[in-house]
Amino acid sequence: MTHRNVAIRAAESNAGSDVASADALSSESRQSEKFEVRRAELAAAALATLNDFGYARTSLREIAQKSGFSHGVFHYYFRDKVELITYCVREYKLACVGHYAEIASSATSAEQVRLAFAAALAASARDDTPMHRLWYDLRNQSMFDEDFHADVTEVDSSLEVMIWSIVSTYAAFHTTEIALPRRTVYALFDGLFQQCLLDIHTGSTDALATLQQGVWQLFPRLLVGFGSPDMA
Amino acid sequence: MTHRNVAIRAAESNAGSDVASADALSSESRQSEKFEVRRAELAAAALATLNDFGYARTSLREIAQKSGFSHGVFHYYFRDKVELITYCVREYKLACVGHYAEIASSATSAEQVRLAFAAALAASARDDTPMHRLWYDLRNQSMFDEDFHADVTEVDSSLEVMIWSIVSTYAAFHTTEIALPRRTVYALFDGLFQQCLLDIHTGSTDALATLQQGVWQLFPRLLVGFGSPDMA
DNA sequence: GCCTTTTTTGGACAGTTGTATAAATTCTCC
DNA sequence: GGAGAATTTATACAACTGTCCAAAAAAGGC
Repeated sequence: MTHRNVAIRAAESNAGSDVASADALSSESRQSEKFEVRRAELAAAALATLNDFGYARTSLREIAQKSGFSHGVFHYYFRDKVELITYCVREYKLACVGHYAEIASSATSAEQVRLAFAAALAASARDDTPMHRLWYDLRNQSMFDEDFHADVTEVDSSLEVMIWSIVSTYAAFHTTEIALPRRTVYALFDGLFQQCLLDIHTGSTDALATLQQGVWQLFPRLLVGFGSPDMA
Repeated sequence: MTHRNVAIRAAESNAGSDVASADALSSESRQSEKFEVRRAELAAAALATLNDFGYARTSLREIAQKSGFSHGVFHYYFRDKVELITYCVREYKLACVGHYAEIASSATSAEQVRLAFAAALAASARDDTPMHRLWYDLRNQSMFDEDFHADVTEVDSSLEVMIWSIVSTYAAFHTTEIALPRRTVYALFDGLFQQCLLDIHTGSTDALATLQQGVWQLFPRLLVGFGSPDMA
């Protein structure tokens, strides 16, 4: 199998993975499943190095050295560096969105939603600091590098939808509606979260508490029905 | 003059620039003033390339080639790449903070403050898109690279103070107070602004309008006295 | 067991990076 | 205008980059 075929195969294994699990495993599908597993392993290794060094300072050789693989194997499973990093971005999405999905579904009151979400954001900022830092790095990179743009935008949209779902749940318990556009709501929470990350890296001791309180305070201000003289 | 002296001289000319302008120009101060002017020229050239390519893809040679200087001259005026980029970050601050300072001072009503600021932010996002993009790039880089941290934090604080000043003016016209911490208020505006930049780069046609409206809607929600059942 | 295919390896390549430095140029001041 | 200092240039260097590729190794099927 030549190098040209690798990229094709990668595309196939993406599209055919559902079929493979539903069917009695044919030789081909088992093969491509194994291929996909290996891809995920390599991507996880890459993610570890990206977490440490960020996009600008991460090279394939560094990834390889840190993970124990040879640097050549990455070009067998990924067409180039861009495809590898793109794959990592998608991993981020799955890890992140799935993490918050349950909050909206298991809520019993407005107060519980905003408390739980504020706590969850703070916990994630604390536990997954390097991953989130990398996300903002790659998202920014997408403004300079057209190659990342599509995937970054897709992940960003997922996060936007996730946040909107949570705030919607909160608004429903108050039997009112959200006063701001979906994208704006996301921008506000994202601003709070990103600043928390920055503060963590400056050594601030109350960065998490500030995030948690900020999120908590933000919730009611997103709803309609809190009349101010100059609100439109 | 050897290389070792360059860094020392650069430090001197920073500290001594005030003295130079106040005094009858001595030979030394005029010399260092000229030195400082050249530094600024080179930094401006570097900024132009950074604007285009971002931190990860900008090399000294590229800067040199684009600006017509030889790449060696940058090491005569700057100790290394870090010092050059750090200098550029400071330039950003001066350009940015000075741009919004007048809004707070020339305001005559609450409504005018928030209208003017919303318009000013949108205008800046439109006119200085590459510069702001670079700012977020470098700010993120500071989470990976300790070298940038101090300068980035300083600029970030200036922006925070600037925003607080404007919102304070708005609150004063309403004879009330701001309900959120200073850093949180900054985070919210920053989130709106950064997302506008992202949307501009995805080709969104209403990114500026969304920013302007978002900022406009945010203002009243930052104040106390808009009673909601679960506001603390 | 052996033959084919898949997978992995590590070296080679051309290009780029930041930095150092010596030579050449320009400027300054007497 | 010429001695000395300041500035600029171009080259050199070692390290690193992404990519390619031929050969070695491992796995799979019969």
